[in-house]
Amino acid sequence: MSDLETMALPMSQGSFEQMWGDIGADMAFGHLIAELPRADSDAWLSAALPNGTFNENFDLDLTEVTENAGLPAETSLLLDSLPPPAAVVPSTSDYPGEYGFQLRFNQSSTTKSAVSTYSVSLNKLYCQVAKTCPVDVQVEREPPQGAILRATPIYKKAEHVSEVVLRCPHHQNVAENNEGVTHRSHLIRVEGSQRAQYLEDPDTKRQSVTLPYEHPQLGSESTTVLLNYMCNSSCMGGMNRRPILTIMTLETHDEQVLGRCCFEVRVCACPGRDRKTEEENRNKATARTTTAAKRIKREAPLPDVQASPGAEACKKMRADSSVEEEIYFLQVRGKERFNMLKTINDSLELMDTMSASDKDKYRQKRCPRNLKKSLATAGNAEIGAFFLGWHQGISVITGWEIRGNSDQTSNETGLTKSIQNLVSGKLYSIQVFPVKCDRDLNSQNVSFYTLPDEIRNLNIVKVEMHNVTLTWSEPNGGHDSYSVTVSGKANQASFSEEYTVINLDAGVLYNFSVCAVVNNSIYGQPVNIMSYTSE
Amino acid sequence: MSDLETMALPMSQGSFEQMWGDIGADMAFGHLIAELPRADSDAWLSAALPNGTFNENFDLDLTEVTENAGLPAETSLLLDSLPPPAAVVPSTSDYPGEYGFQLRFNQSSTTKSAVSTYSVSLNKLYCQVAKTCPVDVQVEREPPQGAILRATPIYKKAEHVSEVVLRCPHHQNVAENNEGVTHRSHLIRVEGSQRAQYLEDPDTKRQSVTLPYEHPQLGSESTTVLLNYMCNSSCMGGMNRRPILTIMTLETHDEQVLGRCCFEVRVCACPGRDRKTEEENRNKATARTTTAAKRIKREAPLPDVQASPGAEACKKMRADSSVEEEIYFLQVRGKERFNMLKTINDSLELMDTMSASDKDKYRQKRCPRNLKKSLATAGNAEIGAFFLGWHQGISVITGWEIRGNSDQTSNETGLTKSIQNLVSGKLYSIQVFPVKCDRDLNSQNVSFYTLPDEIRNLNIVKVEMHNVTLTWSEPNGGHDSYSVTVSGKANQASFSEEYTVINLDAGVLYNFSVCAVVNNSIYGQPVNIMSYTSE
DNA sequence: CAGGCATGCCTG
DNA sequence: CAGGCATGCCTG
Ligand SMILES: [Zn+2]
Ligand SMILES: [Zn+2]
Repeated sequence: MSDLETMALPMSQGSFEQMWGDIGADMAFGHLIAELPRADSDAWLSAALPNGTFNENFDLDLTEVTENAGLPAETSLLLDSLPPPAAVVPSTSDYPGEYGFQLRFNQSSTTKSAVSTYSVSLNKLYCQVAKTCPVDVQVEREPPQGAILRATPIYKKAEHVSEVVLRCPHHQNVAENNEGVTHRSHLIRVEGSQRAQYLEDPDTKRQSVTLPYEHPQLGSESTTVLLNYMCNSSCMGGMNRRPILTIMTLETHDEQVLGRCCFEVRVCACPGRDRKTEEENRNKATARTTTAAKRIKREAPLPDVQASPGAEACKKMRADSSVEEEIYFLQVRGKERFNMLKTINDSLELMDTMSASDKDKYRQKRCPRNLKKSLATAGNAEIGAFFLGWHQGISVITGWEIRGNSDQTSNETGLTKSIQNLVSGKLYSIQVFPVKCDRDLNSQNVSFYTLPDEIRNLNIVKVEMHNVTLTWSEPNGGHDSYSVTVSGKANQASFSEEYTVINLDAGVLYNFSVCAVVNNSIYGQPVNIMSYTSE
Repeated sequence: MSDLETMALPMSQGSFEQMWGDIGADMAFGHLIAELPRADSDAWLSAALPNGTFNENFDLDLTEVTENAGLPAETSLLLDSLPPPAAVVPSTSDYPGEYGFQLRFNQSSTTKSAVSTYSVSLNKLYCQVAKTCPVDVQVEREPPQGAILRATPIYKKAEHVSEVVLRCPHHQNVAENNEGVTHRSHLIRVEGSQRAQYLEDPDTKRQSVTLPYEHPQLGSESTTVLLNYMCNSSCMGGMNRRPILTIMTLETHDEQVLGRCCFEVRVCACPGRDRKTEEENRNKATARTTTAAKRIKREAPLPDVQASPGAEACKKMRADSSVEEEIYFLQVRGKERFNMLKTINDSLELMDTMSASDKDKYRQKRCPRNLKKSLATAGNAEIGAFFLGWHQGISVITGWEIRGNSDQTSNETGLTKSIQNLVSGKLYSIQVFPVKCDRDLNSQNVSFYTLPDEIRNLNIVKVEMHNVTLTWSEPNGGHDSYSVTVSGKANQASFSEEYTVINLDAGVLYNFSVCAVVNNSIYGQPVNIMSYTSE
C-alpha cells in the first residue's frame, strides 16, 4: 500500500523500508533472532519517530517472528503469504533525536577528479578510494558521557541490503594501505584518531567503525570526522558497482542509538565527473517526468542523456534508414586543416538549415536570369523522389513553371518543389522557368539521378581459397553498373550480376558489399554478405 | 647482433629475447640457478633454431652463469659490463622442432561477443573468461611415448615478464568455477581431460598445466586441446590489463622441450569487438609505417603498436609529439558533402606530400628557372644515401648538372639521381643546374642531413636507487648530440657520450634508449638497454 | 586535472 | 548479440 508509492519514488532512499516485507526466504530463523538485539533498539527508535518513514508492518512482523521463534521456518511462512524478512537490516532513516544529531559536508571541489565532493541534492558523497572524506558532525545539545559515533556501510538496494559490505579480495590482500592493519576487510576507516574501533557483529557479521564523540573545538560548532572508503564502489568481488549508504549513528556507550543520519556514497576514480553526471541525470529525469511521465519511467534508469554526439564528438550517429542523414567522418590531419574544413562544413550545414529565401536574402544582387537551383547529386537524390529548390533573382517574379521528363509539370509560387514517385537509378532533367518574365530569360535546368535501389538476392555461389564468386539480381529501377567492395579494399566495378573477387587470402573471413551504381558516381545502398575463403 | 634486428622488428614477440641480456640486476643467484633446469632445455632449443631470433649471447650468458654459480653476483658483472639477467624467463620463440609442432585455431565467430576468436594477423587469441578455447595441436611426426603438452602463461611486456601470471584474488576466492578445485590460482585450465596436471615450479612459482599428448582422432590431422582462461586480462589484482602470451610446448615425459608455439591472449568480455579494434589499429599503424618508415622504427620497440588508432575508428590519435600529425575527425552529414570535403582534404594532403617541385610540375607554366627538387627532410634522409628528384620546366632542357659537397658531380639526363656513399649524420648541400640553358637560369639547391648512424657500445656503468649512468661510443659518421629516452618519458639531450638519468624510482626496471641526433631534429636509430634501479 | 580511451556489463 | 553505457586509468 504505502509500499507501492515508495517503489515509484525514483531512487528514493526511503524505498528501503519496502523491502522488509519482500526480501528472500532463505534465512534460518535462529539467525534472524540472533540479530534482534541491536536492530531492535534501532527499530524501536524508528517506529517512535513522529514522521518516521518506517514501514508500519515492521513492528508487527518483528513481534510475530519473536513469538514464533520456536517454530520451524515453514510455519512462519504461513503467517503471511510474503516470505519472511531475510534479516533484520539496520535502519537508514534519518533521526536527529533529542540531541539534534546532524551531518554537514564541506563545499568541496567539483573538478572532475576531486578527491571528494558531496551533492546536496542527491545527499550523496563522491570520493576516491582511501582518500580523506571530512564529515562534520553536529549536535544541538551535548550528548551523554561516553557517547560514540558509528559509521556502518550498507547496500542501498533492496536486493543487496542483507549482504554485508566488505572490501574486495584484492584490496584486502594487497599490501597498499594494509601494512600493520588488522581491519583489512573493513570498507570504512576513520582517519586521524587512535581511538577508532573496528567492530564486526559476531552474528550478522556487519562491520562498523566507532569513535568516541568529541566536542567541537572551541569556536567551532561541529566535530569533523575523517572517513576513508577503502574500495571503489565498482570493486569486483566487493561492492561490485552496487551503491551503498553510510549510516552514521550517535550512540550511548552501550550502543543505544541517540540519533542517525545517512548518506549515499560512491567511491570512484572521478568523483567530480560522476557527481556531475548523476546530478544532470536526475535533473533530466525530473524534467522529462513532468512532460512525459509514463514513458520516462522506463528510460529514467538509463542514465546518459548527455551522450548526444557533438560535431567533434567522434561518435558515429546511427543511420536510421535515411541515407540523407548518414553521418560520415572525415579524417583530417592537423588542426589547421581540420578547422578549415570544419568552417566549410559548418557553412554547408548552415546553407542546409537556412530556408532558400533566407539564403537569398544574404547572398545575391543578381539578375533574375541567374535562377538558382539546388545541385543534383547522390547526396540529394533519393529513391524515387527529388527535392528541388531555387532562388529568385532581384526582380519580381510571381511564379515558376516546372517541366521535365518526370511527367510532372506544375506551377509553383514558392521556391521549392518536391517531386515524388520517380523511378530509382534514373536520370531526370528538370527545367524551372520564371513565370511572367519575358522568355528571353533562360530557364534553369537541373539534371539528377535518383539513387539506385538495393540489389536483390545477393548470394555466394563459389568459394575457393583465393576467389569468391557472388551473384545477385538487378535492383528495381535503373542502374548502370555495380560496385563490389571487399572488406575495406578499393571498389571493383561489375557490369553483370555475377562477379568473382580474386586475390583473397585463404581461410579468411571477408565481407562483400555490392551496390548498384548509376553514372559511375551514384551508389545505391549496399547489400552485404560474408564468407570465409576455403583453406 | 641479430639482437638489433630483432629490436627493429615492429611488434615482434621475438623481441622478447633481447631482454635476456638486459634485464635488471636485483635477482639473487640462487634464484637464477634454481630456474635453470627447465629454462635450460628451452634455451638450448632456441639457440639451435636455424632462423631463431634468439639472442646469441644467451647461450653464452647462461653457460657462464652456470659455471660461476658459486660466485657472488658481483663477479658475474665482471663477465660483461651488462647487469646479469634478472630471472630466467621462459622462451617465447616459436620452434616447430623435429616433430613439426604447430598450433591451429578454428575460424570462429567474429561477432562482437563471440566466446573466442583468433586473429591470424596478430597471432592473438581473444576469449571470454572461463570459456572453451579450442586449440588444435599438430605434429608432422609422432612424438615419443609419454610426450606431454604444456601451456604456460607469461606476461608479454618486458616490464612484467618476470612476474608470474596468476588469477586475481577475486576469481581465486569466489565459489564460481572453483568448487572442488585445487588449482584455483591457475590462470590456464585444460577442459575435458582428467589427465591434466596443474603444476607450480617450486622455485620460480610459475604455473602451468600439462596434458599427455594424444594422437589425433582417426581421420583428423590435429589434436584439439580445450583451454580455459580463468581471469580477464583486465582483472584487478591479477593480470590487471597487462597482455599475456600462452606458451604451448610439446615436451618429453621428462620435460625436454620438443617444440614450442606461442600466441598472445586477451581474455575479455567482448572478444569480437576487441579483436576488430586491435586489427584495425594495427592496419592503421602499418599504413603509417609505410609512409614514414624511418621515424616509425623508433616507436616500434614500444610494443603496443595496436594502441594507435585509425581512420574510421573514430579515435583521436594521441599526438605523439608532433602536433602536425594529430588526426581529427570531421563529422559530415550526407555522402555528397562528405565526398566534397574529402576531395578538398585529399587535395590538401596531396599538396603536403608532394614535393614543392611536384606541385609545380602540375601547376604551372613557368620559366625553366623554376627547377624543382625534392624536399630534404628526415623522412627522406637515409643512412649514407639520398634520393634526389626534380622536374623540368616547360622549356627544353637536355640535362642537369649535379654539384655539391658530396664530391659527386655528375650530369644526368633523367630527372632523378640517387647519391650513394654519403656519410651518416652530415649536412649536405646539392645544387642542380639546368644544362644548356643560359646561366641566367637559377640552379636549385637542396640541403639535407643524412640520418646519423647508431651509437655503439651502449653500457650501464652505474646503477643507484634513483640514478642510472649510461655511456656509449660515437656513431660512425657525424652527430650533433644524443637523445636519451627513459621508458616513454620525454627525451633528454646529451652532448657527450655519458649521461646520468636522474629521478628514477628505486627497484624499477627501466628501458633506456639512446640515439644520435643531428640538427636537433634528425634522430638516428636508437639503441636500447634495460636496468633495474637498485632498491 | 580534463579529455578521452579501455573495457566490463546491461539492455533491447 | 550489437549498441552503448559505466567507470578506471592514462596522457598531455
Ligand atoms: Zn576493492
Ligand atoms: Zn580475475
